[in-house]
Amino acid sequence: MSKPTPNHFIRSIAKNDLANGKHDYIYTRFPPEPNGYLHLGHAKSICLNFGLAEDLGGKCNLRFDDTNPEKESMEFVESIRDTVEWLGFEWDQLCFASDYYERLYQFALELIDKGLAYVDELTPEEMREYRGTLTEPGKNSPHRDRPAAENRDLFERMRAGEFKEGEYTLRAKIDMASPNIVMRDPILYRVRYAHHYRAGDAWCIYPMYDFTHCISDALEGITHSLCTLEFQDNRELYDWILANITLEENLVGERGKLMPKQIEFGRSNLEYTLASKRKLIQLVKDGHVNGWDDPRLTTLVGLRRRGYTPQSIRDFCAEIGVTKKDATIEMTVLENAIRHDLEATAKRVFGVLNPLKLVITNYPEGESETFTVKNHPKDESMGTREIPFGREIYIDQDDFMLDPPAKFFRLGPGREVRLRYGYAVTCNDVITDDDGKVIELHCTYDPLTAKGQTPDGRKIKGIIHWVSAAHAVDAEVRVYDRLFKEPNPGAADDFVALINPESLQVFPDAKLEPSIKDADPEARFQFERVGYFCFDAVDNAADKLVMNRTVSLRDTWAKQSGK
RNA sequence: UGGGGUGUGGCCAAGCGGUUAAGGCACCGGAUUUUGAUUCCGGCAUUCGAAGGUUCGAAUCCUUCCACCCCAGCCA
Repeated sequence: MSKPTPNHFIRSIAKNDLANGKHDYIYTRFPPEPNGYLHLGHAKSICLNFGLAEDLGGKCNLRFDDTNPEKESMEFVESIRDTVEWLGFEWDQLCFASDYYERLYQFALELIDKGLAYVDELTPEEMREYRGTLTEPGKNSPHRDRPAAENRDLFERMRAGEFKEGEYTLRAKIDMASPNIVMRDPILYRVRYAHHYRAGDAWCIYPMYDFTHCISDALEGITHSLCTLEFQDNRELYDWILANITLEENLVGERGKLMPKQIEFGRSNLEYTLASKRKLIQLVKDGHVNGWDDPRLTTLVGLRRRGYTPQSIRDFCAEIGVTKKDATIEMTVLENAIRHDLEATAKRVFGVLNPLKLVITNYPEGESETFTVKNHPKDESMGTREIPFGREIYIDQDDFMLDPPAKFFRLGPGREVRLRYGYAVTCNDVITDDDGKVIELHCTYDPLTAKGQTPDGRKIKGIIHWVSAAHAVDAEVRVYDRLFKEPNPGAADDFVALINPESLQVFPDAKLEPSIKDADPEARFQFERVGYFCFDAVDNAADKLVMNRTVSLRDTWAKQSGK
């Protein structure tokens, strides 16, 4: 099922580092901030980091980059851990940047003592003015040349809680005229009187990302620190910090004094979806979707609930590749990945979403029979099952047309179709209600056509699925479509206006074959001729089945008929 | 207009001076089929952002130009 490991530029770099002896093994890390749920974009990073370690014989840590107490929580940590495990990856160590707070603090002191960091008291507004612009250099803060001893004293007092939020910051002393704005004396620490979900109230100063990340990598002995393109400018600072602190050999692991190397890759965006955390929050908060795990969302919890398998997501990530440019991926690539997996693994079953009763008038009343059918058309190992058949059955309304076009192979007045695995039936009467809506079909069956036979050799092109009315199991089936009408909703001013009003379609009266009742709640199915389905992990119950359509089958008829 | 990046078919993406420019998705044929599914076979870039140049030979090297993305949070 899984494809051969595709090569990409980061894999080449890592392999080369191994080949020339720079590293004995590679060590990566997946470093999310626990401030939200993971989405498909994270899956790319997870597959890259964990996959590279798996592939080249190395290790990968799961590290929570939790340096901003205001946004983070244990709920997110747990969800992220759970999702990484669900995808099938194992981390070497489970790490938290917050576990490094004390060491980080000591490194900050070292920079201060070396005259490479200073405490500043510029207000945020002043800070912005002093920073300069993209084309103009910044200027030095009046506090930049404070003596080291005074900086140390001030920084210790910052930690001790003597100052208000925003009053003081610790900044690296680099170059206010650097063409790279990241290097214009970046802030290393800020004062924040916020409760940290892990560190509690032990700290009132918190290290910034740029200071924390590189040191965390070094402490863990990471060899290749992979991140997205927008951090390219930050790499210079990453290297500067590591070059200016004293890392004892034992802290950088078995690779001696080699520093971790940051390598950036491009993000992948899926068409018709949103990845922006802010916008996702709005969708959830305003009730446009039903929670973070809404099956229309490309959060990993959403995809999971929708029925996507870990394998399909890993295959998808392998398929889109890893390059240095941001990519826009068509939805069909994701759909192909899940269809490919489920085609091979999903048990076949009959399900009618939109039932239309069909009465076989020449079939004896009160009688029934069962057909033994294959659970998979090609995989014999998946076995067989029994499906009951009787005088009254349900077929899908889509499989009948009052006035069908010539190429429509299904049922219509006077037409004959085969009931899959059963008999051929011919439609003689169409019963309509007062509004002219078709509510029932009267047909006759040909007893000689059992089991796919046609003794007279006539060709029956149309084959439809069905469920015995007397044995049918009721279910609610939810069918999903793209959440947005436009390929790039994130680019619009008002993305909410672009929501597809038909993104969720509920079939409250679906009729399923009885074997579904005994199925594993985790199982995935193909409703023959319709699509792939799974039980809804939240709303499904023994007394009320609720199923989700993961993805439809390819439908060349729908394409032809221009639906 | 400062700095950092990227440009290969509709969407991804291999390619690293000599290949008929991989592969996947999509699309278009056609075969098989008790799922209009699957599978199978065939088609789909004389051309690699553009223009020059180097070379026997360039998507790959050089020059210039063009387009797009990122950076001025006490977010990550």
